[in-house]
Amino acid sequence: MKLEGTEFQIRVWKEILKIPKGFTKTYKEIACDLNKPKCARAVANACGKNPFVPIIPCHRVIRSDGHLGGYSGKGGIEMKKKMLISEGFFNFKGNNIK
DNA sequence: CACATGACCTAAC
DNA sequence: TGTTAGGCCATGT
Repeated sequence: MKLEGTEFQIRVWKEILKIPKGFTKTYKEIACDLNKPKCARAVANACGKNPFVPIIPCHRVIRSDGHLGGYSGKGGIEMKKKMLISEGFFNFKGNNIK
């Protein structure tokens, strides 16, 4: 597969792809891995603007507060929640399970 | 180059 | 505890 886009975006996607199944990573963590702790915004932006949404587990990326933040895919935030729960990771806010 | 946007974060009220 | 304001970064127009 050929990740096309900006270097920053590619780095972000790679970090997301490094996330093991059943685990989640926060935008801040990813930004920190890029040596730019304040780049959480750009990271989130890259996730939502990435043209490879289906191949990138962006649903495993959540906010630092435990909130899912958002999802550009079909179903939006709801689908994101569903996927996380489906992977057994229902430890975030708004999971309706508590 | 400057302005506007966004799935953010932190601090303050 | 919930909401508001400011700041920070990258991207697109």
